[in-house]
Amino acid sequence: MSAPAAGPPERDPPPSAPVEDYLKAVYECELRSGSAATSDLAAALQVAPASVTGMVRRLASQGYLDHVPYRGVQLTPRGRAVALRTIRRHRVLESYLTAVLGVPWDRVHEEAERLEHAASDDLVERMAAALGHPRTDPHGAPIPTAEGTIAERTLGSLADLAPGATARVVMVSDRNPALLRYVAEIGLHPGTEVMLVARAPFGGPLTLRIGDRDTQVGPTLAAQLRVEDSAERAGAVECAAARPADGTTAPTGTP
Amino acid sequence: MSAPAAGPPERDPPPSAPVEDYLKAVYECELRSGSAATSDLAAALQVAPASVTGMVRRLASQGYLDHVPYRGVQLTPRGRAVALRTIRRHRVLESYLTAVLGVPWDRVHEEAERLEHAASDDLVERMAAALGHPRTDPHGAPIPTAEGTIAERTLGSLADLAPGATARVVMVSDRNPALLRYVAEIGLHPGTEVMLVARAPFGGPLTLRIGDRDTQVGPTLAAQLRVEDSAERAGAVECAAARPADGTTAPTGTP
DNA sequence: TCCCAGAATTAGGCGACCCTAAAAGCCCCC
DNA sequence: GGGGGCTTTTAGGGTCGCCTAATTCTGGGA
Ligand SMILES: [Mn+2]
Ligand SMILES: [Mn+2]
Ligand SMILES: [Mn+2]
Ligand SMILES: [Mn+2]
Repeated sequence: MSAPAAGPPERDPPPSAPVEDYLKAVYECELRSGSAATSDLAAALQVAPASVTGMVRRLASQGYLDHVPYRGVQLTPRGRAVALRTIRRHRVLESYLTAVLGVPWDRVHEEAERLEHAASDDLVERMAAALGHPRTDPHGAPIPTAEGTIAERTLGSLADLAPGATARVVMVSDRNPALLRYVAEIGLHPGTEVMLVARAPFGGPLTLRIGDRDTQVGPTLAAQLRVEDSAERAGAVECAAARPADGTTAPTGTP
Repeated sequence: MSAPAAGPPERDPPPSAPVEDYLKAVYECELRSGSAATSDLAAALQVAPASVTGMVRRLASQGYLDHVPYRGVQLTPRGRAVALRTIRRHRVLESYLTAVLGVPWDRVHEEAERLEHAASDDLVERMAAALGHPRTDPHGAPIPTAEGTIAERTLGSLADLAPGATARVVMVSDRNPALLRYVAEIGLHPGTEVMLVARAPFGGPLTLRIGDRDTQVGPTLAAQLRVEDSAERAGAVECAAARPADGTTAPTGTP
């Protein structure tokens, strides 16, 4: 008898495509730098900063995130759940389209960026099942479970390897098609073993040994490749979607 | 030197999801009844008639259709091309999701209704190729070619069959999930041979022989099933997308 | 021929997203 | 400890789709 106006549970409408993209972007900013600034989001979403301010206010009023004006933004558990569900869809779609339909790995991100807002959970689970529930997408990024758990890892960059050291490529950014084409061309994929043969000084090229071939790459490219030490094993950190925020997720950086 | 302000070809933005759905609805109204009235579109799109008027004016101003106020609407070649491209996407998606991922045929329409606006042409062609370029979707509707040609057929309804006559089910409406589940349950699919054993008078049930079993169905259900005479062959009419409108496309009705 | 029921359009608004320009706040450096 | 530069927010608009209510048109029957 305390409800002022009765009626059914008042379910609010499902998040729109822009809302899902904003929450994904906040998740990725928090992961990378520990917090999400207006300008980071504006850059990630290709939108004017003023637009971010407006959207962020609305998302905060809907309980998706906390906003301290002039101080940035943080996902609530509710917002994190939407972000991780969207990321799962994106990465399952990328995996399926690449593995089953042969969509090239430099174009699949763009496709998934649209389909992630249109595919039902049921369809995404069918795709995941068809692939045997893969744990990473074609670029090496971890796929959250349907329950919202993700195995984020702290990884070093190929650019920071010591000369003579060997590492395994784990992950490549999926956002730059030209880079992806080039990386594939020189034989680097998630799983590839690489040795850093030498590093020229003053931002000069790095010499890599991939299989039995040596290739020179610029430091900008090398910085985009996330690697694990070949010895290293099981560095994964489990990270629940609905756990209260505690800031313990380590940012990606040099180990 | 005649262009007032120079610049590249001025390509207008791709049609939005609502635009694609409106044009599809106009196509289907024209097919069914020869012309598309505001109220038909409002009913098909679950939208208020005033909204249709507004949208229709915008679509006409963009060259997708011709609008004679108070008289209804007609697709231009440009509008027909968008409609047929969207219908192709929809039907290829339905075929792929059903055949490869096992999405049940009573739920696949809803899924395709969203994905048709998000999937790229490239992806749709990959799906079509994976299936060997099917000519009809899971409900028996013809799939337009990538070039915009569709083989529309004039089909009778099971309800209009003469007692004792045999026919082959060609097509079932994809819009009613409960009907689709029931139709599948009694063993009717596109391709099934049926005999009309008897028809009770005054809107009473029809008795059908499906395989070696007899089933009774109401006249409302029977009216939803499009059939071809078992003898009949190659009644298809080729219908080009970009051909100037001439009103010769026969409406679906009793033969 | 006139009238009227139903169909269609106009009038007036709203919410979601986006933009540019102007104002305000924050913070680091001198 | 006061500026100045960068970041962020506010102010003011715009488009697209949709709605309800009021008005206008059309076509068929009396
Ligand atoms: Mn991606
Ligand atoms: Mn997206
Ligand atoms: Mn359908
Ligand atoms: Mn649709």
